[in-house]
Amino acid sequence: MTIGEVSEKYDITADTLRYYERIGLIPPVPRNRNGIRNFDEAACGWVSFVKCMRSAGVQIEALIEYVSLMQANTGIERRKNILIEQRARLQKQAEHLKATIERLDYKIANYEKLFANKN
Amino acid sequence: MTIGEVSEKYDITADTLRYYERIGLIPPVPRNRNGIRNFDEAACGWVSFVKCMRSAGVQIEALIEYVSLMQANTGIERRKNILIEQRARLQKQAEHLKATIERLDYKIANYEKLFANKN
DNA sequence: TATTGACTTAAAGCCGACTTCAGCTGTTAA
DNA sequence: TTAACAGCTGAAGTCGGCTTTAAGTCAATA
Repeated sequence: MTIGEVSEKYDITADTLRYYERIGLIPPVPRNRNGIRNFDEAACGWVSFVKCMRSAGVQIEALIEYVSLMQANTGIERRKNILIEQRARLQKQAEHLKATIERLDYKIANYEKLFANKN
Repeated sequence: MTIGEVSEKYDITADTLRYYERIGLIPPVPRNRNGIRNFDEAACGWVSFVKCMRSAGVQIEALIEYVSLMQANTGIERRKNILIEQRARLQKQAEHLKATIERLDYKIANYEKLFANKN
């Protein structure tokens, strides 16, 4: 797939995809003889993975380290630990989100009571 | 309370608190005759609210609008709607977080299998 | 009384994460 | 066979959200 197709498929601009490759957030994408990127299944998989992780708030640094270990085919334990660390961060964030939603619910309920009393 | 005490209590720098007041993320804080901020209970409540909302990812813009309506003591329906909108955004984010955590769990489980096979 | 330290403002500066730009190459189709 | 188009690179620009700085005020010690 060309960068344009991948951009469309995952709703990430071509510029951002190139940027991700440049900083090592995804591994180098295979090229044709003219230097044009040809995203294969693996490359697309990385794009999908990174998009999912980034939008959930996983740190860029952690992803870069993970990707570089994958490319070097090394640091299996470290890789697992990166995933575990980030999982813990997301878990914490999920709990905070839940608490905040409840706080909003409480405030919203107060507005509803207010309206109920008015009529 | 002085800005220093509030800063310590909520773990937000004094600079950030002044910044929040300046952009209207919290209402104007009462001052003494020398112009020094004296955070009363209401002001502290706002700090706590905004800290909670911001760290959960509620948009600054939405909070600014909410605060300004509160100060003007108007737009009750709009206020409620802002809360409902932001609640929906957080809910969506919470679901995405959950899915991402599951994706991480799957990957982590694969590493565990890998280790199990090695021994 | 002078210096310390917490506070004030307005404005400039910084950083992460893209985003845009300038100037280029290669492919396709009228 | 040239125009349109998609892609390339490296570097500069942008933007949100703070953060720091400069220049000052005030209250309380030493």
